[in-house]
Amino acid sequence: MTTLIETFAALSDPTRLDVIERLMAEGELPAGALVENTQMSAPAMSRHLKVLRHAGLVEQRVAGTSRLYSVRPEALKAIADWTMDHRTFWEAGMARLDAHLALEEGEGE
Amino acid sequence: MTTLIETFAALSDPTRLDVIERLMAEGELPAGALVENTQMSAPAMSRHLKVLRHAGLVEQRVAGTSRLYSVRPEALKAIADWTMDHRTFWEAGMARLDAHLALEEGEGE
DNA sequence: ACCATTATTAACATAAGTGTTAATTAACGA
DNA sequence: TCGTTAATTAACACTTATGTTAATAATGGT
Repeated sequence: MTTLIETFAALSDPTRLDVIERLMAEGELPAGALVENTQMSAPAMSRHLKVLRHAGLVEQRVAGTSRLYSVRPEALKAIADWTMDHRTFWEAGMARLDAHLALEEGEGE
Repeated sequence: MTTLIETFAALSDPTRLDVIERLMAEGELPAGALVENTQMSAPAMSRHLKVLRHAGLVEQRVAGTSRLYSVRPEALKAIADWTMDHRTFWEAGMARLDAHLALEEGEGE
């Protein structure tokens, strides 16, 4: 099992977050397609993909000379689960904030 | 506004993720209390708290010589919002996985 | 004023992350 | 088998992150 920390670390880089969002939007893509939209060399992207793979965020499928990458839904769900585990905390907090802001608004603050 | 990338980066360290979870569970705590449970020096923790603060994950309240830290619910909600923005993606993916696993089970795979 | 307490900033050492170019590996078609 | 295409690994440079101890700042009690 990959930890939540690894997952967050994997997503803490702009290139990698882009890759994830692109793969979610467009589906499975070869490494080459992921390099094209960036200013980055292929080796650099290759290593970012390795980080994502080790963190369990993407999986690789070999097809001829191409490596096709896709997002593993479990990884996304793990983050969703974590936020939901703490939902009562932040929902309560947001409600308090909303109430506070509404009060300030009413007072002409 | 702090970006999602900063948020993920802030949570990608074990010490910092612990701090966040502890603050959510126990509520506002002084820096000193957060150091006690760790093997870490106070200055190191102080800097972790600074990272969390700059990422908008916690806020600091001054009370005498103490600095009381608490989690900002907005930050947590930002992550929840992001996962929910992509919910259709990973829910569909999980459903596909479940179906696949059920099939394998039925086939005695 | 002085001292103790709480916490941060400064200065430094070391480890980890990220990019580059060059070299290597693997699949495919002529 | 030879050359082309797709991608990764190797070797290197440089920046960023993280920990330590020592020094500084600020509050509160006597």
